[in-house]
Amino acid sequence: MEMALNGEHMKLVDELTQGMDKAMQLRSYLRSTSPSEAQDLLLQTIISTFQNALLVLNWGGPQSGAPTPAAPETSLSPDVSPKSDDMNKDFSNRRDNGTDTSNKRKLQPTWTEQVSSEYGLEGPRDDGYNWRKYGQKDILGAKHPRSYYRCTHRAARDCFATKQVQRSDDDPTVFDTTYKGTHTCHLSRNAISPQKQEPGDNIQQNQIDLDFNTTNLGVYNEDFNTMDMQSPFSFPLKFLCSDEENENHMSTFSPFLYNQDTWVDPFDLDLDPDFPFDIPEFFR
DNA sequence: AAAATTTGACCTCC
DNA sequence: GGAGGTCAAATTTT
Repeated sequence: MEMALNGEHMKLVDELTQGMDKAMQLRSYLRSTSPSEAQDLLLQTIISTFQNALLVLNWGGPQSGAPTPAAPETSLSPDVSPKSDDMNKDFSNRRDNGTDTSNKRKLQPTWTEQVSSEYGLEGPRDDGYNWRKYGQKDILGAKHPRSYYRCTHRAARDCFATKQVQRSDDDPTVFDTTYKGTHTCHLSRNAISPQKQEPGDNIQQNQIDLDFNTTNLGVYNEDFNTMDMQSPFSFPLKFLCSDEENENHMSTFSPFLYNQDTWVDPFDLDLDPDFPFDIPEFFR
């Protein structure tokens, strides 16, 4: 059922992946040297552009061949991606009889970030999500243990995003963070809305949340006027995606918003009348 | 009391 | 059998 990507497509994905990889390396380097907001924003924008292009190529492209999420899986960090299969099998075997979980996981994007601890000596900065630590392992050849986190809302909202955090051997102030899967806790929240959920259907479970990296998709509100942006929210909000049954459909794109020092969940903005920008209709 | 973390056991893959 | 990933009971924190 897995249809191979054609040569040109694969080449394109490969080139974009390399571009994103280099941009992320540059960002890691810059963050260790106190970049200006404008520099950081520019890099965020570059990385988001690469990611969006990869998403379109892999999910919105030639139908459903839509293989595994080659895009974000991107091999950004070759040393971590090969294991994602283990997780699939782990989950399918012991969790449930379950199909749902394992299928989802096959589509889960994986990518790695390096975060400098300038944001906090005890660990990488908050990335906007709530994580629950569920394990820690000493890794062969690594000086520091690897910590395993899953979304706090795993049970309540069926959100299967996970991440692994490991202090870098080379630079102890840097944390290598590997994200696996995407947060669906926001989609679940939408699903609660009576208008959006039809009784008994499973649309929600088939949706793929493209909000796969709060850092990369975040929108800064500082200095944005120095960029040629009409609005700090000028990200595409819909993408054509395919789910595990290889059916295309629209999926919600829900970036976090970066306001001063905090990540803001757009769906909570209506609670804060002082938020300095108009809230896009989409989030209301 | 509830939520979060720790940590040894267990599972799967190679 | 070793390594990486996850579970789940015990413990700690809020």
